[in-house]
Amino acid sequence: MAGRRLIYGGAGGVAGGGGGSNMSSILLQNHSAEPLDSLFKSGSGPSFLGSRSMVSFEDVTGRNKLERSFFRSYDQEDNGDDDYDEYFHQPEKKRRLKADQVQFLEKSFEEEDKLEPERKVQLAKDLGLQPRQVAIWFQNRRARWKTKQLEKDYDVLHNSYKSLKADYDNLLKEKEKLKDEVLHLTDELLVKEKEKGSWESSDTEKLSEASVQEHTADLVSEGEVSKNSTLEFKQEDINSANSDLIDSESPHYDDGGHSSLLERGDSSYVFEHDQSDLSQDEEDNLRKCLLPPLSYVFPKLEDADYPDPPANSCYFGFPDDENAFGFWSYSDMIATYL
DNA sequence: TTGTGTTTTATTGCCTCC
DNA sequence: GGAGGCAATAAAACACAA
Repeated sequence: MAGRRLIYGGAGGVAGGGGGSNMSSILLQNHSAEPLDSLFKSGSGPSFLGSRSMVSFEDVTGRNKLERSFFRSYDQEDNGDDDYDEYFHQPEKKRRLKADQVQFLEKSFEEEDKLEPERKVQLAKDLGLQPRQVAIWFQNRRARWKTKQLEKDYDVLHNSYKSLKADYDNLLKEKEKLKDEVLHLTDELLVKEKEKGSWESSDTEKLSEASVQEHTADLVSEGEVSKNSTLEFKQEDINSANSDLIDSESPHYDDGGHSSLLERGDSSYVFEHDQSDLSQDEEDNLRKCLLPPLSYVFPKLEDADYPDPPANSCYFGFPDDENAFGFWSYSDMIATYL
């Protein structure tokens, strides 16, 4: 145990905790019978707040001159002589510093949170406190500052955590959304593959060359190739066969339906996806699936001396609210040809 | 008034530095 | 080894609701 503790503890009387039971007994042995009144009254008085907060005195043995820390809120001017006497005849108690003392210490702390010995003594003089009290106050003040700083750091970290967590949750949601989209598109691809089988088997048999020719001839004989009537049966068939291609979430073309979805691939969400995700083989298969062979739709055109239809005129499968399908392009072609 | 929670003052024990 | 800092802690002082 350092000597300073004993000396200062001796001044403390009954005050103090921190497992200081042994200390208390020592202190009482040294000082409990000290005639304090005369000692305090004889003080010359620190400059700050009166003379009684601490004085120097010798212990009962007269060997050591001790700085007496006195719990100091009982100022004579505040309480009068009666209270003063009463105060010194009652067990000593821990006293809080005055507000102005604390204010002074706070200012000093703001300037520098560490205490040089000279500064400590000077502050003690100015405040009418014992240097040790000033040291303790600074020590406790540093502890409080540290605690507050930890709280601030915690808040900063906590806010940062919350922000990151929110970002993370959003990313998770987005991930799930994209995942669903991938599943949806995968399903679509599977359906398309199924439809490919349909085209090559039963569906193709439904429409004979004769029926196509007959229907076409009828249309021509009527002198009108109506976009709304031509090959209506075929549209229905194809629509039913490719209904799954019509994705309500996919943007529709607005170019009159004369563009091939497959050939364009520039504005369709679905096909942007397909183009980036599909291999060339897969894309070829998809073309086969979606595009009915020309010989099937218009068998006579296949070998005709008619310029190849523009690529964007052959698609039938993608809906357009205004103008329907690429088939109408064929109708126009037929009309021209005939 | 009293019980309870918080703040402040002070002590103790350990550690580092010189 | 003494001085001083710090963490942990005690206990008084204080605030406040019931």
